[in-house]
Parts: sequence; C-alpha cells; structure tokens
Amino acid sequence: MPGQRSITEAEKLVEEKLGGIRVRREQMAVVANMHRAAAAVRQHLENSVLREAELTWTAFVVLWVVWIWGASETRRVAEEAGISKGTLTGVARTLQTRGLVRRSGHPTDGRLAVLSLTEEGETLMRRLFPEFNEEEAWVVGQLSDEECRRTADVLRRVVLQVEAHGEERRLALLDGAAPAPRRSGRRPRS
Amino acid sequence: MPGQRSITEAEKLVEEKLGGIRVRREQMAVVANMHRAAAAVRQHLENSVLREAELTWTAFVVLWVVWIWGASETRRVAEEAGISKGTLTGVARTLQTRGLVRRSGHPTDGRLAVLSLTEEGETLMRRLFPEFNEEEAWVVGQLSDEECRRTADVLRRVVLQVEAHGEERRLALLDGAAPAPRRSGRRPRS
DNA sequence: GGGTGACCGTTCGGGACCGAATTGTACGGC
DNA sequence: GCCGTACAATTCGGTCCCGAACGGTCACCC
Repeated sequence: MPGQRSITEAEKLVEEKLGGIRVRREQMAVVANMHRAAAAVRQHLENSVLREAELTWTAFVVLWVVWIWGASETRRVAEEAGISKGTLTGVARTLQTRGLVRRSGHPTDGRLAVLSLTEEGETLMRRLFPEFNEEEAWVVGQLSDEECRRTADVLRRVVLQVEAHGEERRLALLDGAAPAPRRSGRRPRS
Repeated sequence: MPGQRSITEAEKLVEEKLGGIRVRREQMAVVANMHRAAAAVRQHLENSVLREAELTWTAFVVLWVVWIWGASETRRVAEEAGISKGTLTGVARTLQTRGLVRRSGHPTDGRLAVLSLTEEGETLMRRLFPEFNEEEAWVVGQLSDEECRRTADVLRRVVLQVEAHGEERRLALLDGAAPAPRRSGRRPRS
C-alpha cells in the first residue's frame, strides 16, 4: 500500500466531494495512518520473525501475555491480548496442540480455566522475544527515542478515550434507538 | 482491553524474564499502542457509525477509496485499501449485491476490472462520510491539531520504512535460507 | 433445598483475510 | 498464425475474529 502521499491529496478531493462541509483533516490523517502503520508492521513481523516460528500475530500476542503475566485465567488473557473470549478459545487450542501452552482448571472455582506456558513455550519465548523486539525497533527505526515516547503517549490517550467513553458515546449516538444488529454472527434462536 | 498501564509494568517484567538483555522499551510501547489504538478505533467505528449502515470496516474503506478516487481498477483499489486482491474480490462482490458498487470490464484491456460507485453508493457516502469523520475526530478528541499532525507524520514514516525496506530486510533476516511456508492457505498441488 | 441471577468458557454462524494455485487476456518474437 | 512470458482477476484452503447463544458453576436468598 503506497499512496501514503495520497492522504493529503485525498483531503482535497473529499472537500470537493462534500462541497464546503468541513473535513477534520488532521484527525482523518491520524486514524488512516494508524491503521496503515499497524497493518504494515503486523504483516512485516508475521512474514519475518513469526514465520519461522510458525506463529500468527495473535498467537504470539497470546503467548506473550501468558509469558509475561504468568498463569492467568483465560478471561484476563483475552482482555490483555485485545481479542474476544471466543477467539481466544480457538487460538489457545491451537497453541495447546502444539505443546506451547497448558490449559488447567481452577482449583476452587470450577468456572475458570487457567492458561500457562509449557516448558517448550517458555523456551520458545526466551529465544523469540529478543528477535521480535529487535524487529519492532527496526520498523520504528526512523524515529528517535523521544518521538517514540511521545507517539506511544498520544496513542495511549486515544485508547483511553475510546475505552473510557466509547460505550457512552455509542449510546448517545443511537439516541434511544435500538442498536442495529450485527450483520454477521449467530442468529437469534427465536 | 484495559491494561494500558500494564505496558510500562510489562517492560520491567520482560527485563526480569530476559535477565539483562536489553529491551527496546520505547519501540515496544509504540508498536503495542499502535495496535491497541487501531483495534479500539476500528471497533468503535464499526459499532457506531458503520453499524447503522451495515458496513464492516473493510467494506467502508473500499467504498471510500472508490468514492474519492473514482472508478478504478480493482488492483489499485486493493492496494489503496490495504487489502489483498483476493480479499477485495469477496468484499466487492458483497458491495455489488447490495447495489453500492458496479463492476465493469475495462474497454480496451480485457484483463482489467473496474469498480465504480452506483448512484446509491454515492448517496450513501455523501451521508455517511461526515458522520464517520466526526467520529474520527471524537476518538482523537484528546489530541490537539498539532499533536495530530505530528503523530500522523510519525506514523507515515513507519509505513514508509516498512514499505520501502521491508522486503529487503526480510530477505536479509532469512540470510539465504528458504522462507518458511505460510501456515495456512492453499496447499501446493504436488 | 430450590430458585435465580451473575459470571465463566465454549460453540457456532458469518464475514474478513492472506497468498498460492488457477484461469484468462495481452503482447512480444518468430 | 503460434508460442511463451507477463500480468490481470478469481478461486479456494486455512486461519482469524467477533459476538450471540449456550451450558456449566457459583453465590446468595428465601
């Protein structure tokens, strides 16, 4: 995806299209670039460091979470990894069959399941993470440490905004109307 | 996904885990936050503005590209939208059956296919984009215009780095070895 | 002890997504 | 005209991903 330059070009075209309606250029550019960058980085890492280990991005993130935080309830892992519980079930199963992760029931609370790394998983992460981190450093290689800090901070504020007020905002936008059903997914039994 | 705070915490845990090996903290934080932010924003928009229009994020991006750039070859649309040609085929078909997009063959080159908006698609975008843009502005509402500009610029440089030198970098990392096959996807006929 | 919620993980429907294989058109050289 | 290469879009296998529905467990109350 080139057309990086195109974002500025696009703004003009949008304004033409809308005939005078104000476009929030800067805001549009941040959001667009955020997604381009995230996708590019993810793809690069999947096709380099993660490929040799036969891991997808998500699988790696899950491993990483369990590695860093130690044995954790699946609910927490999903939250921390930024995926839904349902997705985690599948990913965890894959990792389990590959012998990288262990799934055990909680001793006292029968509802909970706990994930932890196997010895093999531990070894893999010890080897893989430095490579991964090295590559993270490479993709942002054009930025100074200070720029990294500032950018990380800015992005954090975006996340906070959405997480803290997103729900409320969505309700306000609906203005009492029933939320439209999702287009895909399991249908009501009715 | 909370645990925003956890990123800084995580850095310490990582260093413990690795026992002295240097971790590029700032770089790690940028990459992590980039993905968190992108996911959060995407989800918010899919569950608010896009939901009422029954569009997924990708479908909207494709519409947007065709809207702004006018009738375009599918190849260019895919590139501009940041998805593979294969994915576009499916998304375009969906949009076509919903009457928002038209697919026509190229007049002189029979290999090409061209996408353009229908009248209905045009109308939809004229109504939808301002709402979308408003919401983009909201998610980055905690940032000043200047911060938006700076961040957009920084992110653009990340994209450029990966796009300009990613291929080369991946080859260098392989160091002559055959690239591991992708884990999923169509198998060789053999 | 029999509700009755609240909460957890899993199942499952449907779309998104990549990328190799495939199919089809164009165009050069002969 | 015919072949081979180049390049277009589509097909398709396999995974990811969300979120509603589901089934199991817990905790609290009567």
